[in-house]
Formats: sequence, structure tokens, C-alpha cells
Amino acid sequence: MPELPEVETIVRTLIPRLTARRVLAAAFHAPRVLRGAPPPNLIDQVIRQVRRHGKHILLDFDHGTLAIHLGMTGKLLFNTPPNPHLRASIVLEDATLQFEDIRQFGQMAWNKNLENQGPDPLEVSGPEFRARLKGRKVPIKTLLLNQTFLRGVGNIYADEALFEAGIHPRTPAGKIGRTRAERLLEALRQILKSAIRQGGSSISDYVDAEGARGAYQQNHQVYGREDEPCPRCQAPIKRLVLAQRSAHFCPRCQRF
DNA sequence: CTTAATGTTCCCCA
DNA sequence: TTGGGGAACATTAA
Repeated sequence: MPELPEVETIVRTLIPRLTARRVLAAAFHAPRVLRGAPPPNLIDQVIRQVRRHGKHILLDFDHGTLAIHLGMTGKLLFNTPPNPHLRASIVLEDATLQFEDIRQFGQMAWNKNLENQGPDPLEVSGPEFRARLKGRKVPIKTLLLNQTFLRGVGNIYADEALFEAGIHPRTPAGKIGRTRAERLLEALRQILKSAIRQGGSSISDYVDAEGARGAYQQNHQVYGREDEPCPRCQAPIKRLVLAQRSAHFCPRCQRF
């Protein structure tokens, strides 16, 4: 469920409910949810800040930071009824934050090292983006999914941005010229910002921390639209597999 | 029964 | 070092 716009939306709904709250109890019900060293005692610690870093949600305490990654099916919700997919709970003074995750690809980690993450696509400059593409032979779609290249882009927004920029997903990243690279970055920015404004994409069961669905799925031009007509030229949208992920594209609008 | 799903990491091989 | 392919992790739905 979570790419940059979904995580940003979740963080925005968490901020008013978590900031300055004291932890009364914390429990990790599924052992695999916690990666790395267990966090120190969180009881009586106060959440000072809630931030997004790529696809990570960061809860800052005075003595360190809890990083939460939602994986594919993770959700953060308040005061939900008992549920078999509950993986962790953080009890606060006025509510309980619950981490539910069907597939258990999500993780929580204390003071996670995020140095290896690439720049945020909403902040990276054009020249830096172009410099990072230089010399790379990987298909651009594969590179966009690599969090050490850019942090926050996932399968939906990679496909949508490549369509908007008119770039074939299999194009070797380093062969994208200056103009097309600028167009790709601009498409990413515009699409991510627009998706944030609409609360992200709810294609199956994604909801923010208030339980609200996003609406950006209505703007998807190619993602999940195999065999449907291209909104620009009517040619059927095609799907291919790159890095074991589906890539949706228009064979006429997106050339090498 | 098979396939695919908003993700990441690790291993093998060229 | 780069990059391609595949497996693994775990669960559900079509």
C-alpha cells in the first residue's frame, strides 16, 4: 500500500494524534516485526516529532527514533477492534496506535541507519537527478524502484511518471538525455504532489491513520490498466515484468 | 491449483 | 562494480 504519497498522507494524519504524547506501554506481538536491536524502554517517553523519510515513518523520542516501514500491507490505525493481523501496539495517554500487517513485510526498527537512502524526489535538483542517471545501464523502471537511487517511489508512481514523461520502462537509465530526464523528474514531482493532495492511491485496502481512503487511483493512466486504451492515443496498455514487478506502459507513447 | 499483489534483501552468475 | 535473474519472506483474493 505505501509509496511516498500514501506514507506522507499517513504521517499527516498521525502528527496531530501522536505529537507530544507519552507512551504508556508498547508491545510487539509478532517477533518478525522488530528488526535489529530491540528498542530501549519506551515507557514514559514522549513522541517529540513524526516525520516521513522516503517510505519510512519516523517517531522521534528524546533518546532515539523508531522507524516504521509498512511493507506491502502495513497499516497504522487507532483503537481498532481485536484483529489477527495486529503486529504491534503503542499505548498512549489518549489512544492506542496499532500496527496491522497481513503479509508481515513491514518492519519497525530502532535508530535505523537511513544513510543509504537516495534523495527525496520532491527535493532533488535537476542536475543531481541527471548525474545519478549517468552511466547506469539498468532499465529506468528498475532504477526508480531502487530506494538508494531515489527514496519513496514505488511501482504505481514509477509507471505513472514514465507514462507522463513518455519514456519506455526498459530504457537504459544512462541513455536518457537531459531534456527527457528533466521531463521525468518534473512528471514525478507533479504526480507525487497531486497524489498527496488526493490522499494517495487506494487500490485494494490502503487507508490513512484515520481510516480514510485515498482517491488518486482514479487518476492512474496506466497502472493496473493492462489492455485498456491509452488515455492519450487509444493503443492498448501493455504489461511486462521487470525486476519481478509488473510494468504498465503504452507501447505507442513510450518509446526507447 | 495458479497467479498476482502499493516491498526489500540476499544469493548466484556473467 | 554492474546488472540480470531468481528466491525468499507471508497472506489473501481472484
